[in-house]
Amino acid sequence: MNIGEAAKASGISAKMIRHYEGIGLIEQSHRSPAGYRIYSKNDLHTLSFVKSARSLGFSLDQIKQLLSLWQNRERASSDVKALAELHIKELDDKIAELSAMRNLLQSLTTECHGDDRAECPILRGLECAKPTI
Amino acid sequence: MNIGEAAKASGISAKMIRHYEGIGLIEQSHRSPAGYRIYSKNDLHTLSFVKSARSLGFSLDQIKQLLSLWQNRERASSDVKALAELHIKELDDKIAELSAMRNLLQSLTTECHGDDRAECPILRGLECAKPTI
DNA sequence: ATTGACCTTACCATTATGGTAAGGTCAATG
DNA sequence: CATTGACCTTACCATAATGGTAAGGTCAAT
Repeated sequence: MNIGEAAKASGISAKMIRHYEGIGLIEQSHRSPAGYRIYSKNDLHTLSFVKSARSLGFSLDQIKQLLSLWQNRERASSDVKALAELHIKELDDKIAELSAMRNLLQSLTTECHGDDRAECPILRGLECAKPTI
Repeated sequence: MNIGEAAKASGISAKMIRHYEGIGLIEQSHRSPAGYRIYSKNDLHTLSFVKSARSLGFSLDQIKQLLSLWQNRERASSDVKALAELHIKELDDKIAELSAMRNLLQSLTTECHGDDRAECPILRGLECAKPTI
């Protein structure tokens, strides 16, 4: 299976598959005599795993750890769970940060008439806004 | 006022103030005979505006537009409001995306025993996860 | 005059992804 | 067999916002 087919099947772009190989996230793929990358079903399985983990917002660094646990039959599920819980906390923190921004901006925006006059509570708010965190 | 003092007063690092000047977000500052950047109260006011807007998550590109509206006495508040509403939508979209990740990951994590056994619903979930969007 | 704290510019790094260019390969078609 | 179009290869550059470092100049105080 060529990189193009692997890309289509896994949902990861060919560009990124090469990159993941380059940074050592995934193993170097086998090559055809002409130097084309070749992917087995097993390789595809790994790519799909990476794709799923990316979809859940794990960083490539975290995915490296997840892959290592995934491929280690001696793993303890507690190690996986710890990684997941850490990431949940990251997501929660980010959500909280964005929500605070959203709420503050929303309240300024609600006050703004949004007509052709220059007076604007949003701009006034930006002149002396408190930090969101 | 030196860049260091302006940084402390505005909450933007000296590094970033120079960068903002370099990319044309803020005007070139005046210089002392020795070449040191000098900031007036007015400059500081602008820096604080930028800081506030960054705290609300506006991109530098959006801040450029906000600054231009802020400094334009002929502006219509509707233009400001439109920018703000666009950004609120961006924030909402991002929050929704992260929340979907969080919820899916949380449900996998809840199922995981988190003990010393290898069996792990999180890893199983990653093998065949549906995209979060 | 020296020293320490500050300033200057110029470069490199980060994270994850995409784009482009120059060139090689392969399969199908004329 | 030759051409063509779709694919592959590597190598470079770009993004957004921020931080780090290094080599050197300045300033104020001792």
